[in-house]
Amino acid sequence: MDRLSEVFSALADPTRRAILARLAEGEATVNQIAEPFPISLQAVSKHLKVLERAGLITRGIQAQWRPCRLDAAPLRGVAEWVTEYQRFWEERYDELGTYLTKIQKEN
Amino acid sequence: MDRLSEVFSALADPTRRAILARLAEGEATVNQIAEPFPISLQAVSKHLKVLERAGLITRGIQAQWRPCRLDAAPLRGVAEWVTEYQRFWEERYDELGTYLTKIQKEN
DNA sequence: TAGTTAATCAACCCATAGGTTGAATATGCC
DNA sequence: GGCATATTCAACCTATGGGTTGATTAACTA
Repeated sequence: MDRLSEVFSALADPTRRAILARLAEGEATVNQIAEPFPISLQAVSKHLKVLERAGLITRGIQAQWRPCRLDAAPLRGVAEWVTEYQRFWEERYDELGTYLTKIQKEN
Repeated sequence: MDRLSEVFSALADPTRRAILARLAEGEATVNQIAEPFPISLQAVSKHLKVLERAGLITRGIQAQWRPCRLDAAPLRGVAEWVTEYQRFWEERYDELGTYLTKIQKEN
């Protein structure tokens, strides 16, 4: 699978996005990450593996802990991709703006 | 499934992203969209349904044709989400910048 | 009315995703 | 060495995704 697909796919799960949000506040171990979720530790471990494969997190080794860190680098690619379409959602506002200016002049 | 997940999920397929790129150049019918792809028309039809459910395209009715139009609105949500993490990939550059400035002063 | 074209529906196949439970592997602590 | 803790591995289950082929629906055309 290509990188962008892998990243989008990793982001398509709310649990994984929540994990990223958690890691945005700082490094955390698997148990710490898993704590707020109503799923098993193993399930969280799997999510972490998906995030790791997508390059969104990196993992260290400290004794029996595997501290996870956010790596936002792949999100740059997402930002670049989405920027290509920016004009399409702004256009709408431009059109609205044009329309409002037009009726303003007319009345 | 929440909207953001649905959108990310829809974007996680290269064929679907290619369809969006095609529609960025203008409206097209299902057959026109399907033409460049090495998969069946039905498969493309399914992809279009996924994109439609995610709100990324809208479809009209003109005789037996179903012209598809890009609707980039949901991508705003993606842009907003990813922007939250922007500082994390920029930080890295800041750190690099700081580092470069530092060694420059040192030598 | 019959035939062609556009698109969808339906049934099916296989691989993968997300979850489970239970066992295994390290590592630190007495 | 023996035990607790942190994490992963393995096997399994079920649902879904992306693809196929064949049949169906709807609209134009001769």
